Amino acid sequence: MGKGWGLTLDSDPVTSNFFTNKSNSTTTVAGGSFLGLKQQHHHRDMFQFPVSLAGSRDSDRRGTSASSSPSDDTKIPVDEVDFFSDKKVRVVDDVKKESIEAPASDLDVNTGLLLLTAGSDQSTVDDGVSSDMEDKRAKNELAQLQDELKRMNAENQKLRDMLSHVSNNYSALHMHLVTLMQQQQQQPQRNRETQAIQESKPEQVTPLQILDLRRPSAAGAEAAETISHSSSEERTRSGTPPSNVEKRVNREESPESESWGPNCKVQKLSSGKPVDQSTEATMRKARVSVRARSEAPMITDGCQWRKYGQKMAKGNPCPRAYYRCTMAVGCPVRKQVQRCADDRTILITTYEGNHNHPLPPAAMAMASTTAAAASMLLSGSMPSADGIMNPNLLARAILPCSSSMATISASAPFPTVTLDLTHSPNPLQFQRPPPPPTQFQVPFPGQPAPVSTPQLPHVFGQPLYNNNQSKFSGLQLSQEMGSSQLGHHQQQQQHQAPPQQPPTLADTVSAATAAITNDPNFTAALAAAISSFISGGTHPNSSNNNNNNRQ
DNA sequence: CGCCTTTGACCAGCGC
DNA sequence: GCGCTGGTCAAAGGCG
Repeated sequence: MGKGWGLTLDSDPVTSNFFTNKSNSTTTVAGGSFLGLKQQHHHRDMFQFPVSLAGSRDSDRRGTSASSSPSDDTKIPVDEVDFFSDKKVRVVDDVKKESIEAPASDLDVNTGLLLLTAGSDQSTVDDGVSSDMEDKRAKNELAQLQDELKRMNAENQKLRDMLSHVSNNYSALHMHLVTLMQQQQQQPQRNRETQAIQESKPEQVTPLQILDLRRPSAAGAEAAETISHSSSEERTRSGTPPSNVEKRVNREESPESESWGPNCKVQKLSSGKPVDQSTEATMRKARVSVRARSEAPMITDGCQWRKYGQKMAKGNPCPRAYYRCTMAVGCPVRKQVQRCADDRTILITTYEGNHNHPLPPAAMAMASTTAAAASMLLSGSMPSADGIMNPNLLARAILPCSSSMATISASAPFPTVTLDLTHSPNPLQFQRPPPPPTQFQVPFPGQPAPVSTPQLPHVFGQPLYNNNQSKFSGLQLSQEMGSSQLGHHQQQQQHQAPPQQPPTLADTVSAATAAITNDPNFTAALAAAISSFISGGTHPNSSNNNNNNRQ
C-alpha cells in the first residue's frame, strides 16, 4: 500500500497497534480513527483505497513503531488536528513546541512568510509609511498568534486532562458496577445455599455446593454455565472430567495452537483459582451480536482479526466466517460474521470473549459492551427463578432510548446481547448536542472553515468511520450530517477513494456499540435495571424476543 | 518471507 | 450408537 498521510503516531508499539485494524477487509489507523477517517484496506473481494494512514502494515503487524519519518511530520497540516485525539494533540503540541522552542529567527521567518502571504494580495505599494504600518501590523499579528498558541496549548492540556479523567472515571465506574452486580447476585445464592446446608444432612451437600460456598463468586459463573448447559447440573468440578468449556479452553491452550500462546496460558493459570477459569469461560461464552446493514464482508470495529474458519450454518445459505482477534498473542476474543438468511444485506457479527490487551477506542467500546453483557448475563442469571434473563428489561437498560435496538437472551445456546442496528430509530436519539464551537475548534484566523473535532458524524461522541460499501439504515442521519460536516481529511480521502463508491457508514456498528457503553446513561440505566431485575420487580415480557438465533 | 485466506478434516455436544 | 451440527485446526496456496 502506499504512502501514509504523514501523521506521526505514537511510537509506542502497543498504541501504534491500537490504531491499525488489519482485518481482512479494512484498516483503521490511529489518526484516521480519531479524525473520523477510515481506510478501506485491501481485500480480494473488495476494492482498494489508494491511500493508507500512518505506518506500514508490516510495522503494525509486528508491533513495531508506526512513526513516520521526520519528513512525514512536516506534512501535517496543523489545521487538521483533532483535539479529541491524544495523538493529534501531541502532534500539534510538537509543532507548537518546535515553534516555541525554535529560535526567534525561525519564528520570524515563519511569520514573515505568513505575513508575506497575507499581505501579498493587499497592496504592492512600497513606501516607508506603509511598510512601517505593515511592520506594526505584523508584530501585532505575531503577538496575537503567539497568544493564540498559548491559549490553545492550555486548552489542549485541559482537554487531555479531561479526557483521561473521563476515561478513568468510566473504567472505575465500570469496575464498580461489575463488582456490585457480582456482589448482588452472590448474596441470594449464599443465602440459599446456607439454608440448604442447614436444612439438609451433611452428606447431601454436593461438592458443587461446597465449592460454591468456598468460592462465592463461582456461583454466578456456574449459574451462567447452567444456562448454556442445562444438563451439566450434575457434574462436579473436582471429581469429573472438565466441562465442555474447560475442555475447550484447555484445548485452546495447547502448545500446538499457535494463536493461543503463553500469554493466554499465563493469564489463565496465573490466577490459580478455578473460579477465574470458570468465570472467564463463562465470560467468553457471553456474546454480543450486532445486526447491521452492510454490504461489506465485515464491519470494522477497530480490532485486527484473522479468519480461521468458515462453515455453512444450517438454515442459512450464507456461510458463517470465524475470526479471532490478532491484536495480541493469545487474545481469546472471537467473532462470527454471517449474513442474515432473511435479508442478506444484514450482517450479523457476534463477538465473544474479552480482549487481553489494550484497545483502540472503537474496539474498546465493543469490548466494553461484550464485557458488560457478560457481566450482566453472569450476574443476572442467578436471581432469576428460572435462570432466564428478562430480555426486555435489560434491553431497555442497554438502550433506554430504543428498546427495539437491543435484545438480550440467556436462553439462547449462549447468553447473547443483540444490537439490532437495522431498524431506523429516531435520528435524534443518536445525536448529542453539538459541543460548543469554541471548545473544539481551532480558531486560526483566516481558516476557510473551522476544524471541529467531529469531522465525521459522531454517535454519542464516537466518531463514525467511513466504509465504502456499507449502509446502515438506522443511522442514515449520520451520513446526512456527514455531508455537511466532512472534514478536510475525509474530503481528501473521498477525493482519493474510488469515485464510484461514495462513502457510507459501515463502522456505525462499532460506534453505536461504543455509544452504548460510552453513554453515561448506559451505566446508570444498566445499574437501575439490574437492581430492579434482581429485586424481582419486573416480569419478563416475552413478546420481545431475541432474534439472534436467525443465524 | 511472513501473514493471510481457504478448505477439508477433526472433535465435541446434542438429539434421536 | 449414530448422525447432524457447530466450532476449530492445520495444511496448502496466495498475496504483498
